Amino acid sequence: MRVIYHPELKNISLAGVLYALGDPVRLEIVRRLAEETEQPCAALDCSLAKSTMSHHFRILRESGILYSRKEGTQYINSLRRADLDALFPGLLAAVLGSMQAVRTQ
Amino acid sequence: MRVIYHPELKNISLAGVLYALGDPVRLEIVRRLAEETEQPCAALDCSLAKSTMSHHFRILRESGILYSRKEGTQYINSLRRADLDALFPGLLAAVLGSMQAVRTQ
DNA sequence: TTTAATTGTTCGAGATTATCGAACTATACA
DNA sequence: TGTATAGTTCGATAATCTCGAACAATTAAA
Repeated sequence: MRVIYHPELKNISLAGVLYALGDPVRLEIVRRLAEETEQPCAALDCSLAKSTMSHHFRILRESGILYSRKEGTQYINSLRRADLDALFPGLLAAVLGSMQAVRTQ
Repeated sequence: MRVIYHPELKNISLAGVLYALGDPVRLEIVRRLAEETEQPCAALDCSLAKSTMSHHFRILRESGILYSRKEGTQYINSLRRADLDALFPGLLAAVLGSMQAVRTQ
């Protein structure tokens, strides 16, 4: 992908965000990005094919959940927390909190 | 479907719930069920084929979001609010709140 | 009891989406 | 140069969405 597409706020939909979060791999990526704010794709590997991970990052990026900027050979990813909180107050917190709860069961 | 499957709490996953919510039609069904607690499928029609609506209800039911009980010729649906709130505190409220916000823009 | 109407499910097919390996692009480094 | 690194894109196969048509279960009417 030559030009990296990031949606503007007005083009971020609730259904799109929920859809993007509705996958265990992508949910795990979001969880890790919530812990450490900036990470390259490689650091978020989930023992899947590189092309599959690339697909998941694309879904997350194009739904408006994360921002990617190129730095050298890698893409640095970060959550669009402020944007998400502005559009969907409490959503990200509830999702992250629920993951935490499930993990510590 | 002869036997209607409803998952137990321990079999309700966050990813499954988010996936089920990640569709405009299903989100609309949830929104309406949040307004009026008990409704048959027909009352929640979204100008899609009956078989498609049936599919969406199945996804919502099997992910743990709603409960369906048969009454006469119809199925009465209701949100599993208490179960969802217990598992994922604040999630449903955030989703419903965000929908409200988007609708009143 | 048979017939018809209502409500929703299930089935089969075509269209969109997920996963993979292989090939490619872009940058950095020796 | 050449090589390594980090991701993307491509092509194929497998899974999921949408639809119309047929089916099942209940209710109401004849």
